[in-house]
Amino acid sequence: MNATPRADTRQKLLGAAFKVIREKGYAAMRVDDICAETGLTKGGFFHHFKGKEDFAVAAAHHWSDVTSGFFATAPYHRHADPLDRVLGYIDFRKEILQGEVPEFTCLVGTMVQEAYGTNPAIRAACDASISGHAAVIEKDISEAKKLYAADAHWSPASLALHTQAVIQGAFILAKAKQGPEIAAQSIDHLRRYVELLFNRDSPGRNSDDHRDI
Amino acid sequence: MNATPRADTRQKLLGAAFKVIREKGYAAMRVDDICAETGLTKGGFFHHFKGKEDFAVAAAHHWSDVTSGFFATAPYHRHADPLDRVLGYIDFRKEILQGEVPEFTCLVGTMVQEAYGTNPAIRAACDASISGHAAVIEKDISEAKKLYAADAHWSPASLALHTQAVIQGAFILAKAKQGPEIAAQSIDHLRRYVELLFNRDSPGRNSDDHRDI
DNA sequence: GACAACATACCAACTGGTTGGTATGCTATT
DNA sequence: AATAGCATACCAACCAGTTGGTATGTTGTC
Repeated sequence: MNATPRADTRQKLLGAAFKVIREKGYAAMRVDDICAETGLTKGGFFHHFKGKEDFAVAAAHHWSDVTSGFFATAPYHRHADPLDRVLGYIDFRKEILQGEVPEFTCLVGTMVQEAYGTNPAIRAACDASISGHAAVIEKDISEAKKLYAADAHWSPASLALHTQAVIQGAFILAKAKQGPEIAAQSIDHLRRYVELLFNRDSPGRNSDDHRDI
Repeated sequence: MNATPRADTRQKLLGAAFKVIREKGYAAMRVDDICAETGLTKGGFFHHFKGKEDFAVAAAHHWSDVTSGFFATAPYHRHADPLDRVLGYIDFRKEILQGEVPEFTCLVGTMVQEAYGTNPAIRAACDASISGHAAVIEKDISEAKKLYAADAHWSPASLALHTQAVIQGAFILAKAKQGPEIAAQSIDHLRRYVELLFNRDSPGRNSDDHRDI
């Protein structure tokens, strides 16, 4: 057949990990599931990865790469004001709650729930993914705080992680209730919290984008 | 041995489910794990439950029973003011973040992440547990809103579920970071949000209980 | 530019430990 | 003696990982 067809086979495998793990979780994922998704065989899978755990760690790293690229090019970065970027990020997180539950939920948030006590390497990779993303948000929060709430008694780091907690928790509710609506409402509450923290007036009930919840 | 020693064997089995599933998740839980925890054998386990999935559903129901009893007797109910009860609930959720991660995290929040797409009965039981608990909180929120924020553009139901989203998300962060500290910070943000929603002054930086985060 | 030497990518078939579940028997209580 | 509450022994399916092999590149050498 083809040798070195570009090594995008590895990407295909990791893409299958995104799908299967977001649907079923790490423990319920079977290597055969990944093979079936990609059209490979077991031999091919184990040529690319040492084992299931190694595969999951690679998937978490790939998730970090893909998501950081995705958010880096998101439109909310165009705002000159850092608070507008923070609120734009939150709005963006709400906008991308589209499609079926496995399509918008978080790979590493799902995995770390199962693996934190049994697979240290997976836990570390998931932590790095979540914390790395939070660190990016933290920059805008930090700038906004200097401008608008310099004396407030909360740290940009803790607020950045709090945004991730709300989003991860919203995903759990979405899974329990089988749809994104409840998650969107929680993100609305998160937005209102940030508005209140910075004394920014909310769009109010007559705005296009913000219905009562 | 002993026949009909009280049928508390069933309780012991469900207690073992709490421990094992909070440590490893539902899919990674083995029936043998439950047997080892309880000192029973497979025969004993399958005498009480039809199968692993039936067991998990029973565990979710038992979780609802145990936690609703636990929160029903919590001290924050003594407050006459409903907003004090809401804030007392949040403080209580923070106080019980003690010990190792599997000791304070949520059984049904963990399970629903894995089972929502593959085990409808488990998902429904987890949803019932989360939503049932939120409904209890919602009562105090609703009373507080009538008193202090009758015209505000958010519903008690959505705020009650939001509190659960924050708590569930805080658990994910706690798992990723291997300790309750980060979860406590997120609950602090939740408290500050509720204070801001109701225009209640926060205790501020000189209070005993609330450090900067 | 031809060719040996080697590496990469993958497949088909197999293995052995694991795991949910069952069939059956024993024992104490009612 | 009937039944609840277990234990013992066992099975069939499952599943991560292995083995041996083939086809296709790549690289260095003359």
